[in-house]
Amino acid sequence: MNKKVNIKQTGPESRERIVKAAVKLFARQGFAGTGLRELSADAGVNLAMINYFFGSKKELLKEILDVFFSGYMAIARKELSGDDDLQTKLGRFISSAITYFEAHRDYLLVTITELPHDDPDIIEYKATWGRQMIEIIDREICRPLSAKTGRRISPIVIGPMLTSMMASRFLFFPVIKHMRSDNISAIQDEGYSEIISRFFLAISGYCKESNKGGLSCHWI
Amino acid sequence: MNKKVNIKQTGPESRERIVKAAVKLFARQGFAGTGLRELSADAGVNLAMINYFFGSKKELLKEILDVFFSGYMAIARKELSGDDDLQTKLGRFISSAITYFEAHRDYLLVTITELPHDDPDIIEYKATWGRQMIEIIDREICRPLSAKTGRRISPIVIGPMLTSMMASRFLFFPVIKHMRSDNISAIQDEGYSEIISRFFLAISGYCKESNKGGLSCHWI
DNA sequence: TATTCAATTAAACGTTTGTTTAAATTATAA
DNA sequence: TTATAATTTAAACAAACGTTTAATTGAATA
Repeated sequence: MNKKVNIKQTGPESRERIVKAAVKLFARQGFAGTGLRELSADAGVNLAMINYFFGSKKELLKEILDVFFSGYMAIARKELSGDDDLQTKLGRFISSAITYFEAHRDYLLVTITELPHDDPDIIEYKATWGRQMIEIIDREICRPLSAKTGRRISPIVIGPMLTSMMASRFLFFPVIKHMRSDNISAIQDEGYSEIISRFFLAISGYCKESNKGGLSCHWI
Repeated sequence: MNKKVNIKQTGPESRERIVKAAVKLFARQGFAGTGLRELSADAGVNLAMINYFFGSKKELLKEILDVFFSGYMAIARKELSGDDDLQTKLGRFISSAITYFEAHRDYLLVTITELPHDDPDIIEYKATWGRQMIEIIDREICRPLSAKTGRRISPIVIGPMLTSMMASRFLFFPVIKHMRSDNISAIQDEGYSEIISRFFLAISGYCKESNKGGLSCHWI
């Protein structure tokens, strides 16, 4: 019979459907705000399958964080390494990262908004990824910058700030969407990367003029 | 007897203790992740007092959002209005806002991290505040900038970005704290405001040099 | 002293929570 | 076909959830 062939559309797909539904629901309702019954129903899967595949709800969250972080890190490594000048590499990284954020909006929201939760397990997990990102930003951005301009800039300040900037439009989108201002369509435009790139050029010493007018920057 | 006088130390204080405990716990565990029994125990108050004072858990959250937003808006109005030049006003606003964020870390975390939650009631509530902030940023920053430089910059892009930048160090702090890198103490330093101020000078046209080197900004 | 009202309490309401169990089903391999 | 392993299922578990109720306490007013 042909039953054996067609029925296999369930099976290994169940695991993926769970992850897909989890990302969607966690982004909208939060991790703690999403029940496993609602999740399993959305994924079209039996309740027990979640603990069967992932062991616990928390491990499911870890897998989501893992997918997003590893993708983000891969972009950082690819775009920030190499022999091009810093300006070019930064522009490439920011552009690629924002494209990646756009394509993984829900992953981004889960990763960002579940940040300060108090679970030591999750926090340590994120800290591990954070250390890697800080390391590459320090090596590829801060140190070359310091060698060039003589100014020391901390990756611990600049790393979170850069990520926050790039994520801001997606982080606030659920609220912005409901504001119904006149120029909503402006969100779709190009140049979002460039405004962020320009920021880093400004603080990196490429822009001297911003130093005038009462804002001294002796601290960097 | 003297019982009447001393016992009144409970009473109107209970309401404040509930808010205080709620801000602390919501910031660490999220809104959905914090139970009312844990909350009432932390506030040193009977469980039923929360619904007695606030009606529901959601109304308690609204009050927290209200406190933070109104304070943030007050700073925006105070520092961005007036006859000083844009550069001065922006520097003042960023400096005051970051001081305010620092003093209300937990309020900030609750307001930011509970952003995309799907409750229409909460979303509309935040949108109301967001509209006011976008309006003042448009009037006091974007339009004067447009008149001066000829470039149109959208408050819907710049507003969330500015808030995200200023909040980044506090948003990521729970993870950064656990990373134990060498220069943790650098987080305490001054100049955090200035690096953000510089960004806005850069994108506002004060900095011409950042326009060189492959990053055109015709879109603003 | 009697009355009034806000504050506080313990207890219970019915749901929903994450997780586990044991049986049934399906697919793979011998 | 038989044996073996991987999925899927329905049912149940204790615990925690937000909320409500009715009774009690305390202080202020009359």
